[in-house]
Amino acid sequence: MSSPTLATRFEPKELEGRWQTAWEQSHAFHGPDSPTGPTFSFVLPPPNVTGVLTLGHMLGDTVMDILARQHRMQGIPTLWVPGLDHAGLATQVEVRRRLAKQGIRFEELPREQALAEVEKWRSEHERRIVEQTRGAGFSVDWSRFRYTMDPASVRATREAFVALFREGLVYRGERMVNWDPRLRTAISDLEVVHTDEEATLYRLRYVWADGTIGGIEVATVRPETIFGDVAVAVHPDDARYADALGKYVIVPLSHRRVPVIADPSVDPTFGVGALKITPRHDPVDREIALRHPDLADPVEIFDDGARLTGAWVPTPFHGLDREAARTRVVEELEREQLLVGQGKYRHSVGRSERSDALIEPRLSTQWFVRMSSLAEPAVAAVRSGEIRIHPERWTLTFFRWMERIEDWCISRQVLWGHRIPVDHCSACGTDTVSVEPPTKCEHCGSNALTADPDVLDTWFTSWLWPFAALGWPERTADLAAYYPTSILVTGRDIMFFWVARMMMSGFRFTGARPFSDVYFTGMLQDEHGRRMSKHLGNSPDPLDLIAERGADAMRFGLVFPNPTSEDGPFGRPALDGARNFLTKLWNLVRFTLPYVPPGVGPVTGPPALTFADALEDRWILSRYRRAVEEVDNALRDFDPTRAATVLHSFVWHDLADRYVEIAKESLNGRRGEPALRASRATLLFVVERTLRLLHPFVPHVTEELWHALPHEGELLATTTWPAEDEAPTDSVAEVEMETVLESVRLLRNLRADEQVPSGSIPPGWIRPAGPEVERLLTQQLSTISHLARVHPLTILGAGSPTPAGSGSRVAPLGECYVERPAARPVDTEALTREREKLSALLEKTRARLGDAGFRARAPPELVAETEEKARELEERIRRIDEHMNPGGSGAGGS
RNA sequence: GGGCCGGUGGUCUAGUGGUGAUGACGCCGCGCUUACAACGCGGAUAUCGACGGUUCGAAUCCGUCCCGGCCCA
Repeated sequence: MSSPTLATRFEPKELEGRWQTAWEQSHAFHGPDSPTGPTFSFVLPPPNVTGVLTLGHMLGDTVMDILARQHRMQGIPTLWVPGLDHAGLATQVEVRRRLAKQGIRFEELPREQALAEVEKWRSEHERRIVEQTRGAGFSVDWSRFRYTMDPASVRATREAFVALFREGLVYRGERMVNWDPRLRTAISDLEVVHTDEEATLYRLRYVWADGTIGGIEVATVRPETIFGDVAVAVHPDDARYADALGKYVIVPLSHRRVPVIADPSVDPTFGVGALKITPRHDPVDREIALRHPDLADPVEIFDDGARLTGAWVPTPFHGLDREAARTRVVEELEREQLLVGQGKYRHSVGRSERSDALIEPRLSTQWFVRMSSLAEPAVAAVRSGEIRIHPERWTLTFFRWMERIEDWCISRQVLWGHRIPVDHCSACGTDTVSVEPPTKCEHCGSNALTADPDVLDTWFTSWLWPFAALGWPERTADLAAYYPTSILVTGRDIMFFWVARMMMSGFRFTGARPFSDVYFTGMLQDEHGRRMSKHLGNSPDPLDLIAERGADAMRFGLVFPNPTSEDGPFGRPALDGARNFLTKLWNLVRFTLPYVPPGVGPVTGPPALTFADALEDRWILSRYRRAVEEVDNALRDFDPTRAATVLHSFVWHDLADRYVEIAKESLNGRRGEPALRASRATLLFVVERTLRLLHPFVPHVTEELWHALPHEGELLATTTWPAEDEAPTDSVAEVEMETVLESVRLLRNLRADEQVPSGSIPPGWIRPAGPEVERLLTQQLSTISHLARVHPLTILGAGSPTPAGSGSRVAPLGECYVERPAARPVDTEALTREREKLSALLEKTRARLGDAGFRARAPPELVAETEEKARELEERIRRIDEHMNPGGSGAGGS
């Protein structure tokens, strides 16, 4: 097998597209069709066609791809199902906005044409989303791609609706809903964004209906709703109003009589303690009204666009929107001297997430899902650990929401979406609810059927996704093999919208958890610490980043150095860091290539090394072994950042900075043929296996580099994951290498202290602290000399004199010396600094030892250790003093 | 108003009772040492948010407070 050469520079652009094509052509990511035994599977949270993929998507998808590729390499049948979400209302809003720019009103288009516009939008965005997913190298199974509006999804959605309807869990009812007057539809609680806003609190006078002087003062921020009032309520124990109970007042401007009633939910400290009751437009008022059945039935005062209308609104006010109405009402009240006062007031205001319109609480007939019984098994599963949430702290948030869950409003008054599978019969007045669209009424057989005009909330389809995407309600082979899925990775912003509801639907429709683990990624921030959002427009297009730095750099930058589970910044530094790392990797393999013996076969295992073999070879094998273990553990804990950190530091520091630098001596043949052979085999093994470990993180560049080395098999993507026990651990080598590297660091420090010019190689000496160290350092002399760039390097005997004209350092392993450049005077600065540090430390250590409590209660080993440490510190200080004041008897230092 | 999370060198971050606090980026100095200047070598920089407590011993455990973020009302 020949070893192709690699370009001098790492250029991701060309190579990434090439490997994406290769993977697809070989069907590398096709989930096996009828696998047996355990599988690893998950759905890609289907991005919605409202927009294109953001970096936030890329983060979650990268985490998933890392897990998918690792499991695939581990030989576990792996399936990753891609998909797309129609996002009914949200997409319709976007299409409407786009048409508005061309002067076209969406609502005025014929139904067919309107739907065609939406379809056009969908296909444009779908193309872009697919391009982004491919471009990032995500290993999804395109042959199983699903869309939430395809026929199978329609079937699943209708099936779920009908089943819940028959069980009484879906019902139609008149309830308080969040009405978006701009989009003219109901939306769910979750689609309302609450913010504190500055408002005016008005105090109005409702005069007595019996004509007596005075009346009741009422405080409100919404004077335009007085037309819908049916009562004024006070607290039953409020002495100020004891006489008023049962009396009637006149609603200002509309001259209707309403009673003063008592209700314990009224807060006597708010305003002046009296509340106007508008049951059709305030949830609290609605509750109060329900407790007082003798009140008049309220009449609706707003139309779908929240403009005043109806029998209770005086004609001059008809057609005014809420803002205009408020101004007019306040003006009129002032004129009639019924406005007693007004003041600033901060309160929480709900706006539509979709249109930003002020939400109008409105009594409306809609379809709902009863949630509390569905929630129970989901809560129980998380409580028992059957489903685990990562990071775990989000379980608290999950429970809080689940335990006080409200019924879910699932009907939307929009065009685009799944039709509600209910047909109304005008002959007998009943509803036919069925999975197959009916042709006649199931009650009277008439064909006078009218389809329910509403469509379903998109999430009513999405919550079925983990099993619907695998073929439910059909009992498909995929469902049998791959459900329950393994993990769900997503952002916690849709914990309630989607994650919680998937758990509920999973237990209800399949009797099983939809996944065993939920992993929430953090929210990305830009360089200024602001959350990336479409709204702020501060999320770069992933394809731009890919074009600029490559998909691998983007992926690695998303995972390292900031934890994927925490909110944190992503920007230029992370991207550049990743690109630099990949360049390092690239050059490491370029370095390796010339040492691959011509004609050598693929790497089958590590070289069998003995104690006679080079320390660095044994050491790097052991370090590699630990890296494999740590990567496995980290990924098992769903912590890709920890895995990436381990690999980053292993590749850069252990492999490139240390091992390669040391092994150059052997690789250049200066230590003879056996050493050369051992190092070649070690280098090739470690590099090849490291590429496998890195592949899930940076698939393209590793695939390219792997093909430059001797290899077996078509693709790195489908080769095997390194086994943990393939390479041995070697603690002796690790400890010894630490000492060797420490001696190198001391000598390098000395070079810097003494300002030895970079180019020169002065003589150096080490006086080891004991025979063990002496043996080791003598053995590793050429390595130390080579790395520290001192020559010749001499090991001094215990009693030998200090080399003249040298700078020195004192350390646990012994004393080091480097020859001072001729013109340089003796420099004791470094030694003095060291002495001060050690003295302070010694003082602290002695204080601890002098503490009777420490001696009495600390573990004896620790006391002994501390004593040993004090002795060692004293000895080192003594040696420093000797150096600074050779032969002198006075105290050294300053 | 209620809840959750976080506060560690300039920035981000590791570290859940054992004491010279991890790493990355940035900064400073020296270097094109034949894989890599997208690099190498060295260096400086932290009263671990504040106060109090528990303990022989606290970044780590407890309490109170301050600051920031998020969720719910």
